[in-house]
Amino acid sequence: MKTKLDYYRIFYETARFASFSTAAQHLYISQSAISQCIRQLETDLNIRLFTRTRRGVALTKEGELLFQKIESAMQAIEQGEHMLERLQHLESGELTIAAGDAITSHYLLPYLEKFHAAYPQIRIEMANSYSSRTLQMVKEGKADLAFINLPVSDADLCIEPCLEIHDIFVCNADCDIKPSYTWNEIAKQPLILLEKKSTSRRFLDKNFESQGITLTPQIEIAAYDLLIRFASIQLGTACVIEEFSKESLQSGNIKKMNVVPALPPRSIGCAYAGRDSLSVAAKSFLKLIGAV
Amino acid sequence: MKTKLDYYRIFYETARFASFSTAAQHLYISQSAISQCIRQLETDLNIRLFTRTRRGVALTKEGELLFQKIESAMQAIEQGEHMLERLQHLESGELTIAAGDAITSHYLLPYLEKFHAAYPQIRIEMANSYSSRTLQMVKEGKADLAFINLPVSDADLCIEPCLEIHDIFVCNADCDIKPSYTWNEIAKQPLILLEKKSTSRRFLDKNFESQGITLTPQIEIAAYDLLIRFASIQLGTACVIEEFSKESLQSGNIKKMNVVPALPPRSIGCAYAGRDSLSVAAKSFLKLIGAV
DNA sequence: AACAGTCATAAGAGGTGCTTATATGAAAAC
DNA sequence: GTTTTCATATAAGCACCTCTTATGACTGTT
Repeated sequence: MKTKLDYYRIFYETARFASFSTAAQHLYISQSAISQCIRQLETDLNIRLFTRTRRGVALTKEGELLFQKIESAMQAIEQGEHMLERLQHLESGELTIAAGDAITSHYLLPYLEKFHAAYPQIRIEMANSYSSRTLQMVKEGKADLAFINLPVSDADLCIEPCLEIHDIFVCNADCDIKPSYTWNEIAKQPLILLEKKSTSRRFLDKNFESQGITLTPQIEIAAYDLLIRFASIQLGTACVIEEFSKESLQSGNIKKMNVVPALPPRSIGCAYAGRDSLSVAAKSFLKLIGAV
Repeated sequence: MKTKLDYYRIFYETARFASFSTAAQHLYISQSAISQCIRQLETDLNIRLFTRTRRGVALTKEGELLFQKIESAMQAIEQGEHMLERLQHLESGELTIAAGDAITSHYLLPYLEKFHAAYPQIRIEMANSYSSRTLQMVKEGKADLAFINLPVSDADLCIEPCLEIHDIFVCNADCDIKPSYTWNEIAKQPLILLEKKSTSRRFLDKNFESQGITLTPQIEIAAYDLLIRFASIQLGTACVIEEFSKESLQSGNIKKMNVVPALPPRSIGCAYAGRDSLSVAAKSFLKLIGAV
């Protein structure tokens, strides 16, 4: 750049009004300032931009050509500023959330609905994947937020718990159940569990291992939603998340088995690259779900 | 604009280098300046643009979006400045010249050739028209320069003579001619003259009228070049411009008749909207023809 | 542990881009 | 022909703002 960019703004307005004094009024500066600015600009660019006429000024041929360029530059800047404003007011933008099926459908869904209702202009993109992949997406900037089962730790990410969840065992509503079960008794049930690689399963295994108990499920499945379905058709005892199963528990399809001691609670958490790098939309979504 | 435009330039470079300190080096300012600038920019726009990381900075989502706009703005400005430079060095641009046939072919042609040889990148556009129209074109900015027969006066235009010309009478080389002719004798010749509306004809008529002589040509034509052609095939005596007829006079097709007193000399002139509004190319052309 | 990077912050100086005031010039009004 | 009015140009000075320098805080590296 050969000159101060602000000069171009003045040049732009002056050219549009074809008058130093009129431009001065619109820019809320003195006519003298314009005169000095244009002179400086002409000196810097080493070319005459305006011809001073009796009734104002007019662009020279070269000024005209420059104006075209400056005009598009100014318009681009104005577009940019305008866009920022819309982003700020959540009148535009997009939000990419990465999460697994279970969390999406049982936890996020109502929030997504609410968020979309509040800010319909924000395009929401859901990336369905397993937790390590969702975290990866956040790191790579491919997702704004990832919701995962805790505990997870990653030095590069901010991770905050946002919902405490409880793992419980359930079986078909018609099953005879004892008033309470020890962990050993549970282990002997025909278990329906998630795959070993899932965070929930690892959490479960770890707890039982700590008591010297190895879980050998009868059925292993990948999709969380199938746990309850399987349990409800009497295929066995499923380990599910209480908070995600309220409907089925209430409707009487399945019932909770009282395990003593209960498994320790864990949490669902939200991961993001850093408080500062959160987009306005993402921040706003976090606020909605109460994770600050 | 919500902020100083110069901030955007710094923002632009900083974003490109993804580092305050690196950008500082390239901009030849201190790292501190960048830091302050970006802070101010973020304050002005009320949005976080960079996330500060361990090894430099990275654009936020919003920053990224803004960057796209700013980038095109900066590129537009750079294009503009670059274009001006090319215009200045006559490496681009265009030059529109308005003039009549005769002046174009007998006077301008060699200059056009020279100019084009010197600045081949300049697109030359010739607008062929009668003098009042050429002047109009200059006033409307449709032409940079107009070349016309003087005298012409126009308050809105700068008009400078650039070549003195002499009206002479010629006839076929085989004609018997007297050593000299009075104006009355000339008037009795079978004259071949331009149309009445032409400047040259008006000049001629006015001179003869001042002596009480009315010219009644045998042949009236619109195209200057035909004057000599007609005279050379013995159709009569033509009034031509000596400077434009050198070839034919030398080649012996026609010969000059000695008129006493000779018609007063007049000039070809160049008209333009104003010294200050001349494009670089136009200025340069004027310099070439020696009209300064 | 010391170092070599990063960005942030504080304080101060210098420059520059305003302001006001005045000059200049040309067209319009009288 | 004056005078008025409306343009831009110029001069001088001041206030602010944007740099610089210096330092701090923090991280990852050697």
